Parts: sequence; C-alpha cells; structure tokens
Amino acid sequence: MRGVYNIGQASHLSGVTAKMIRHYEAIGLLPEAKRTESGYRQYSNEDVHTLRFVKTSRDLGFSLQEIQQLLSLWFNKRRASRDVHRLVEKHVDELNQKIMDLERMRDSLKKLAQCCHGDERPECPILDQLAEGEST
Amino acid sequence: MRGVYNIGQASHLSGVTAKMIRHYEAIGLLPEAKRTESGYRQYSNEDVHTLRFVKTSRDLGFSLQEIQQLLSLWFNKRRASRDVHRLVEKHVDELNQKIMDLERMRDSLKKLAQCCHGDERPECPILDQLAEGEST
DNA sequence: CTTGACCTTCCCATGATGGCAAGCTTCATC
DNA sequence: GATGAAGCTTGCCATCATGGGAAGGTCAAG
Repeated sequence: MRGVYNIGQASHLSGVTAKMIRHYEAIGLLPEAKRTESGYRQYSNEDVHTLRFVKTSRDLGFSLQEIQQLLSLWFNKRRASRDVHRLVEKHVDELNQKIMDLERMRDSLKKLAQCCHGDERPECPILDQLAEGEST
Repeated sequence: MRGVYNIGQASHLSGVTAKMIRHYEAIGLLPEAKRTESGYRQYSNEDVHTLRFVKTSRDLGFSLQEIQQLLSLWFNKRRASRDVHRLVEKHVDELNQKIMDLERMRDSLKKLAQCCHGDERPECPILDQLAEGEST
C-alpha cells in the first residue's frame, strides 16, 4: 500500500524468505537495497515485483545463475526474445534429462521390488542385485 | 588377483573415486580400512564388493544415509526382506514425487516457450509470465 | 520505560562431490 | 644407489540453495 516495506513484509508479499532476500543481495543477484537511517532494508513495490520474478523462476527450477541472466534480459528493453527462448529451451532439455535419469532409477527399482517377497524371510533379490552391481 | 588393493585400484574396480572412498570412511558409511605400515589403505576383494554395492545404490539414487541402512541389512543375515522392500518403496515414492515436480516445471516452461517468438524482437511472453508470477 | 516483534550481521550446517597443495611412499629405470 | 614419476596421505576450500541460531540494535504499543 504505502509502497515501502521492511524485509519481512517484502518476504510475505513475494514468497521469498528474508534470509534468501539477504542472500540474493549478498551474491549480487539483487542490487543492494536502500536502508533507513538505522540500517533496515527498504523495498519498493518494484523491488517486490522483482522478488516475485525470482520466486517464480526458482519454482520453475532455474538456478540463481540462470535467473541472473533472466533478470538482465527482463531489465533490458532492447533484448532479443530469442535469448530468453534459448535459455528456456536449454533448461527444458536439462529438466528432460533429469526426468529420464529419475525414471530410469525408478523403473529399475520397481523391477527389483517386484522380485522381493517383502516378508519376514531374509532372502532378498534386491540386496542380491545391489551387490551384483546391476543397476538396470 | 592378489586380493589386496590400494585405494586407486579399489577405485578402478568399484567405480567409486578414491576421494569418495575416503569420504565414506570418514563419515562412517564404511569401516576404517586396514593400513600398511606406511599408512596406505588396503582393500580386500570383499571390500571392493562392498564398494560396488555402494556404487550401485548411489546410481539408483539412494542417499548415503539410506545406503547405510541398506548395508546393515545386507550384512545382517537375519534381516526381514520386508525392511529392504519398505526402504525401496519409500525411495520409489520419492523418485515419483521428484519426477512429477520436474514434469510440472517442464510442462509450464514448454507452454511458455510456445508463446514466445524467439526472434530479434524484444516482446517476450516468457518474461511477462515470470513477472506475473504464474508458474503454471 | 518495558516488552515483544522485528531487524542487523556473522558463523555454521546440510549433501555429495571436486580441486588443490604439501609432503610421504613405492617402484621402475638409469 | 639415485632419481623421477606415479600414487598415496591429510587438510582445507568450493560448489548450490537453503536453514538455524546467537548476539545485539530498533521500533511501536501498552
């Protein structure tokens, strides 16, 4: 409302913890916030907007390094949308790679689990397979 | 062959880096290795077998903490296979959760990317959406 | 003027891994 | 036997994103 917020309010409005806001500032992802005379950080509506941008990007799995690039593209009114698009495509590829890795693990484990009685008996094909070194 | 290996040989045979073998020992995942008079670690075929167990488990996405449990089940001849089975099921559930999270991110990003021209023009619905805070 | 909620900085921890440096050992080759 | 390379030792630091906590300053309401 007033357009000037303490870090706690900025945190509530953006969904980024105060801890992380300070951290982002410390590593240079965000510019240094203005301070009151007593040293409290002050955030404008625009600053909160930026924080929400960061939050959304994190929720989509971008690294802070990538978010730094996204932010500078966002701020640069003369950007080429191609650059943004390329960044996103690269991230999608990485996500797909991770998904496939995890699916491979899951499928292997499911196969293993199917062979195991899962009762009070000690015989366990899961352990046998782990010991054999067959991760497929 | 001889059945006694230096850490480098154990590393080659197991696929676990020497660095990690030392680390696993330091955190108590593996027992302290025997040493030669000059302090070199010595590994038996059995030790290498254990290392391969750890490697396979890591490749399947188990945390070191979970691997510790798996190892103690492996060593305990009176285990109930149920305990192993439960551990694996839990891990499969976690993998499924991660997969769904990543798929959600990927699908959101794909949608966003489709709306973006990806050329030299600055207009970019991707950035707009990131700024709006719509991670869906 | 006290109290409680908020803010500040600083240090440490996570989990799994890698890198590097200084120094010692082992072994093959000259 | 000396030398050099390869391999071993420990120890410290870095990554990535985040959280926890302590010690101390500030602000507003009662």
